[in-house]
Parts: sequence; structure tokens; C-alpha cells
Amino acid sequence: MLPDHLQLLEFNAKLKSWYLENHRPLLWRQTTDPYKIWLSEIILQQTRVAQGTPYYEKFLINYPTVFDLAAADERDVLRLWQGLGYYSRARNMHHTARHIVEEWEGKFPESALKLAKLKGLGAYTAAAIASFAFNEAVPAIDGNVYRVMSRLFGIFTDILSSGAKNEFTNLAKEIIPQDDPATYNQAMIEFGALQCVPVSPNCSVCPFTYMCYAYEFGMQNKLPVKMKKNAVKNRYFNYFILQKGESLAMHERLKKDIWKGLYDFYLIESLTDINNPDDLPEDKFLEDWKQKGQLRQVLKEYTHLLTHQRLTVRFWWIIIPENEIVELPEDMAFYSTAQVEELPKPILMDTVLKEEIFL
DNA sequence: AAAACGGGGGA
DNA sequence: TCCCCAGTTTT
Repeated sequence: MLPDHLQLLEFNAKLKSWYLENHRPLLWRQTTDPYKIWLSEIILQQTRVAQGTPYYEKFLINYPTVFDLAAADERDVLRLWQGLGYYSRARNMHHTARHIVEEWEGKFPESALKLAKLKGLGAYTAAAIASFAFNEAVPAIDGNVYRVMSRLFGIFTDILSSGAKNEFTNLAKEIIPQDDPATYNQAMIEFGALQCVPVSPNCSVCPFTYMCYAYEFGMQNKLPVKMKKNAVKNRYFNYFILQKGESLAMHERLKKDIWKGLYDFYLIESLTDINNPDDLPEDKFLEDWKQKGQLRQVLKEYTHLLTHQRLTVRFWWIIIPENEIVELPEDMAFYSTAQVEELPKPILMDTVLKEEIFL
């Protein structure tokens, strides 16, 4: 959906006039001093403008130049940063200030490529400084720009995927004008921040609806695509360790679930944490075993963390007299302790056996 | 490739 | 209360 050359010229012209009319007069936009731009970009990396602005002013009063920052004690820098979070940003800035003073006589490298080698500067920040301070024609792509581009051009690449950065950067290189790239970058970011906002953008006042993929297909709230982080699901496992003589009843997990192919005990999964087996849903095997044997709880409650599951696991132990015949589910059988040792088991089963049964 | 970083703000 | 935010470094 990349526009052709003429559309591109028109897009850039409209974007620029949108910016000139609508942008916020933020302090760090009144300068081309790379030090001040650097400071603002680091602060704004994961901080809202309203929260970051007082820090920006505080920092410039305390450390007006890169030399002042380089001369400061790290603890003073961190103290000034206090409340902004992500303190490695402050430590990296301090480190890089010293590097720039010692290696570059206080002068910032003037290309994004060189800037990106400095600690604390990644692709985005390096491009931002290179374009804002030195007018280099490199696209600065932050979350705002991902959003604008994915909607305009209908890009469904997951912006958190490893390839997204390259794809968006390559496309942006086609779009960024050689003439005044700084304003282009500022404008894309500001457009995303003010107009093409994450939720329910007001497209009725957008100058680009006529060429916007998301607008045409009503996909504003579907773009950009961000892979949902696997929600961590809570599950509650209630295990019953059935022991008869020296044998334990075990079960091979065959269903499409965690621990497939491993052996565990008789399991009743519940929707909540249940500490009294009488509260479990009725179970004919359990009824039989409780009648014929003796139930006791293994006291510990285990929390087992998997990539996207959090298991709360309780164990109960039922001892059946040797002479009793008990019913077992089809997929269960008694195994001697020696056999149990040999069976592949979830580490949690192993732990419990070692801690509670064979001690 | 994935986790860690750390607060604030919004659902 | 939980979830998300955005970029970089570290593992």
C-alpha cells in the first residue's frame, strides 16, 4: 500500500502542515543542542510528557551541558532521576556523558550509526538525535510511528516481532524526505501522539483518511498488531497419591496439555483453590478410595510456574490396606516404588515424592 | 529470543 | 486491582 511518488510528496506536504498547525511547543523542540535532545529522548523513552517535563528542567538547571553531567557524581544523578524509574537510563546517560567528554571532547557524534554505539542509545534514540540535531535523513521509529504506519499502509506485522523493526525502517526510508527530515520525524511522532491515538482515533479530522488503509476498512482498533502476551492462567490441581503397600497408582498424561507423556497421580482440577477434598466435585473413584483407605493431606501447597500457567497444587495421600481391592481409572495402574522412580514425571511429582513419601 | 527494568495511569 | 506502557540492555 506504499503510495507512489506523487502521493508521497503530497503526504509529506500534508504531514508537515499538520505538524506546523498542531504540534505542542515542547521545550526540547526549541533547540538543536544534541545534549538537550538526548536528555529529552532518554527521559521520554518510557515517561509521559507531563511527568517528564519537570525532570528535564531540573536536569538542565543542575547539568546545563554534557561536561557538567560528566563531572557529576553518579549518586547525585540518580537522586535527580528519583521517581522516574528505569534507573539504568540515568546510569547509562552518566556513563555516556563521560565517554563523550573523554573520547570526543564533549562533541556528540553526528550520525545515527555512531550515536547508536553509545550506551543507552538504541536505534530510535540515535535516529531521533541525528535527525533533530543534525538533520540526518534517518527515520526515528517509536511506538507512535509504528501505529501511524501500520494503519496508513495496512501492515499487519506484529510490531513486537523480531523482523518488525527492519520492515518498518525500510519502508520509512522510502518515505522520509531528504529535505527537512527532522520535521518529518517530529511530525510522525506527534501525529501518532495527538491524532492517530491508540484507542478510538477521531478520524473525522484526519487529513489522511483518503489514503488510510485502516480508515478504509475500519481497522483502526486492529492496528498495529501486537502479539498478545500469553495471559498467565491460574489453574488449581488437586492430586491424590494412592498408595497400596509399596505401590503407588500413577497415570500417564496423554491429553493435549502440559506434561504430556509424563506420569502423575490421580488429578482433580478445580476452578479455585480447594483445601478440603469434600468441597471437590463428586468423584466415584475418590469416594471408593476414601471409604476403603485413610486420607491425609500432604501439608504443603505448591506454586508451580510455567510460561503461561500458574499452578496451585495440593497433594492428598490415601493409604489403602493391602487386602483391599480398589477401582482404578483405565489409564491408571499401580507401580512399585522402584518402577515409580523410573517413570518420567513432572519435576513437581518428583519433588513431592522425595519430600513427602520416601524421606 | 526473552527477560529485566520501575514507576504512573487507565480499565 | 491488574494491565499496559516503550525502548534498551542483559541473559
